[in-house]
Amino acid sequence: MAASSPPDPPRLRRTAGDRRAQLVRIGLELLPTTPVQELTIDEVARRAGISRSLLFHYFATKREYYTAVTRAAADLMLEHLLPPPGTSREEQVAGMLDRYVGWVETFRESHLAFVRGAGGGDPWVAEVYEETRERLVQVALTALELPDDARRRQLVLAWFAFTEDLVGSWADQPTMGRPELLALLRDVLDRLDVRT
Amino acid sequence: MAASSPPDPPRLRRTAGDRRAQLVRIGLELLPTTPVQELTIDEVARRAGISRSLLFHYFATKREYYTAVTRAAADLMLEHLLPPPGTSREEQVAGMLDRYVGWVETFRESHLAFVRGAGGGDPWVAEVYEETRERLVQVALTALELPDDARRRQLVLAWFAFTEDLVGSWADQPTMGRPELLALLRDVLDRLDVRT
DNA sequence: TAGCTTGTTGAGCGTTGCTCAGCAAGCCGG
DNA sequence: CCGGCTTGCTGAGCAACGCTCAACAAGCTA
Repeated sequence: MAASSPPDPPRLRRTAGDRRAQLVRIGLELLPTTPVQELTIDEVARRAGISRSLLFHYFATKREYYTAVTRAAADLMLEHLLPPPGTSREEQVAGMLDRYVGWVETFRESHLAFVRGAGGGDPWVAEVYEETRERLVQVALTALELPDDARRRQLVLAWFAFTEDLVGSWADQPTMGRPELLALLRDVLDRLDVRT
Repeated sequence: MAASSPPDPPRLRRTAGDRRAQLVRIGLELLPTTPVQELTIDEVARRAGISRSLLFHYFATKREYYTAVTRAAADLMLEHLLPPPGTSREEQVAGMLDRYVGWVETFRESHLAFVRGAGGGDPWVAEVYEETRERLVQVALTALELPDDARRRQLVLAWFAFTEDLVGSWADQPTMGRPELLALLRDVLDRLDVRT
């Protein structure tokens, strides 16, 4: 009796691009439940139905892998936040703020994972996070029609931290209405740039 | 010829308390250069001149160890920030703010490590961080003579995030004078609680 | 000195990041 | 149909690390 194991499905051979995309996608799916750096190669490979070795064919080190995942997450968020072309300058900031709150409300877990992973000590991940913030501050300063000097950058970045923290805890425990939250954030930002 | 290795110094036997303290101290020394969670048992044990096994005698798991280290770091900072008894309420906030900036200036690396480690995905470490923030917000609200409702807590916590971020980048690149920085931070805080 | 407590160790196991030699799927020219 | 080439892919295995366990030994007390 050839009571053999379930017939291994014929080995599937993908193009390099497909495989890479699949692996990054799996990483993104795992992000909400696992801090990026704690993704295990075993788990990812298992989900992809490939051997550990293959993952190292596409990403030389584990770090290179989860950096790619982080970058993908950042790109998703940026794509969602950036104002569509043709928006008036005034509406740009309001729109981004509104979409940001929406983003946090919708992808609470994933977003927390992204922000957390950012702080998580790994310089590579932190760099991706910084890049994202830099791109956002750039857009914000342009939309506000403010010159972009070091000082203003610092203030806007700190305001991002303020916003991130407040929106995060607000999503957990809504102590005010959504419009009020938006107005408050906007107001703090406006007051900040008034000073010199 | 007994060309033996250097005569092992007679084994030193410490009290449990001493050993624990030594291990935590070593962790604190390593903090500035290594994210807490990436401390390796090997390294710590080597520095302490003991075997890996002994560390597990005092801390059941690695996580328990680095949580203890994190808590020690938090306690050091709190001890430095909390206003000495006999300070007037008004001076308390100003004093804490001033000492916080000084703390960041002096222990830049360590403090960054603490803040980073906090975000780093590990729930236990995050909890220690949250506890610290909660204690600080408590002191702040009392000093400001403000009722401590959920909403105000959120706002003050978000202001902490603002402060942390701004002081951090300011220490890297001082775009204003120290007094101006302090005034700005204080001003933002004051304006926040005015609303409602 | 015997005996107890407890600080301490070494050997070893399972997991995980990573390497390397080589297999095999799919396409080509003949 | 065949040989050969490219390249996606695998399995065995190593080193590092977290963690366990049985046993040793330092120092106290009776």
